[in-house]
Amino acid sequence: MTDKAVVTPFEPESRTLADRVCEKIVDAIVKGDIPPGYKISEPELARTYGISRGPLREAIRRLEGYRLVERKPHVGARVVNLSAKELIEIYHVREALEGMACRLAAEHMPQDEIDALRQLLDEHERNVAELDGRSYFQKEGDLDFHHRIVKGSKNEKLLEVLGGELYHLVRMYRYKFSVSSSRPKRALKEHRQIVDAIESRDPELAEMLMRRHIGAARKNIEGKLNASTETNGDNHG
Amino acid sequence: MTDKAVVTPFEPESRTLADRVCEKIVDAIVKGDIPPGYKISEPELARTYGISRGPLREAIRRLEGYRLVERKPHVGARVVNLSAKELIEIYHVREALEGMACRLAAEHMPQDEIDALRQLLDEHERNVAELDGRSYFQKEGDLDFHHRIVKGSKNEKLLEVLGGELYHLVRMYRYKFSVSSSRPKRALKEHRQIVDAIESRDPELAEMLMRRHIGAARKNIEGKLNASTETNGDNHG
DNA sequence: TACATCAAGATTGTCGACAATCTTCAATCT
DNA sequence: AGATTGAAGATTGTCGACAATCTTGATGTA
Repeated sequence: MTDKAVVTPFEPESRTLADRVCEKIVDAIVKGDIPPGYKISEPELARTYGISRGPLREAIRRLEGYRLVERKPHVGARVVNLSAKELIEIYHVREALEGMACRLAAEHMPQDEIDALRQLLDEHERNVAELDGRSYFQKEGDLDFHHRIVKGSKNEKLLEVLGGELYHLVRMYRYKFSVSSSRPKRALKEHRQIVDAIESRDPELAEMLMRRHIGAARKNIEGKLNASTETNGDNHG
Repeated sequence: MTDKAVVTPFEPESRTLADRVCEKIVDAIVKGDIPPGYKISEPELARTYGISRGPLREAIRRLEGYRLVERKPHVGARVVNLSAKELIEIYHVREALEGMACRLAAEHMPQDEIDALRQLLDEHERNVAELDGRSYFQKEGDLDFHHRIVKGSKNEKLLEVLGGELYHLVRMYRYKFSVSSSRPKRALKEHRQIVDAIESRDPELAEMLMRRHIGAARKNIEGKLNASTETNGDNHG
């Protein structure tokens, strides 16, 4: 080994231009910086990020794969409009997929990963106690918990589908509707039950608990949506 | 309405170049015309299909979204290698997703679609009786049956995930391993039970039957794979 | 006044060329 | 002889320009 690795510690241009710009645009869309329904203009974005239209089109193509934009031939791409109906649909998909992930995790998740998962939940408990509910950190922590279980299933396809096509949409909805689990103590208890089932190597119980957990979150959202008038989400810039 | 629609009945260039070429390449990969592990050369394919590298790169990007090729920066794209492990993983994903689709279909599928589904099964029964098992038509018919149930769930996200990311891979495996359901009579009976559950508006039974159906297919494949030596699928051009 | 037609402008689709990177193979050194 | 370094070739990444299509606004007519 030469000292070449020391020369470039920050790897400033390791990935391709399209990769980095795509990541930036994903963040901009997820955080609402580029509002839903916004017409993506290729020359405009190219100027904004200081690149040519070639890599930009590559990035936009990837955004379409993430379902963050919809493209029509000869017309262009628009940022997706988040509807309540679609949010419910995503929760149904998550219930099915993460339920299966939890079943497989009960069969294949290594013990050390289970231990790490318990540590994560201890951390969450401290955050819940300190911030008494409306913690911002809890949101990312919740995604982390679910993500670790999917990884623990040792099923690459499951990870691809949940991580590639649904992950960014879920994040986008969280920023948009500010759905911060709304019942952190209850959620934390359910998380502990799930880990218990996984450690007991009880696949059926593990799947059932995860499906109940996500199903309860869905019903909670459905209730909120029915309570408020219509909350379609068209009120944007 | 003018007679413009009559002038272009075949819509020869309605879609973009990248769209049509992408479809051709998908077919070539799925049917094994471009073998697994093959290095995708952009200039070569551009010459083959008589287009420039621009639209071709767009098409390749879409192939990556379908998980039919894997790309590395500055190296290029290769057609995916189908492994037995990945096939089992896909069946787990299908069990979860199509199980949920079947549950939702029992809740939302219109009666006329259920009737059409029964007609499809009648057609399958005639084919099974005539060809006594190894029918080529049965393969496409099976996919059609599953596809209709997913559509009947009235869940767009479910349709996107199953249709976009998994559909082509499933087709590719069918061509590769020639897995023609291997027990058509048994499968047909299970299909009828599933439709019965949907028409009875029994979501839990419908989901359970679909999961058993796909799970049985998976176990059948696992058995075959264990029986044969290793069948990894690296023996290609 | 309302609708259809048409032209101007802008945007996307496509193309060819140049630059950066990776791979391969041969020559040299230990 | 084996391993390492270097250069040549090819391939991918990036860019700017041209052509086809869509959108928008003005104009003319019923």
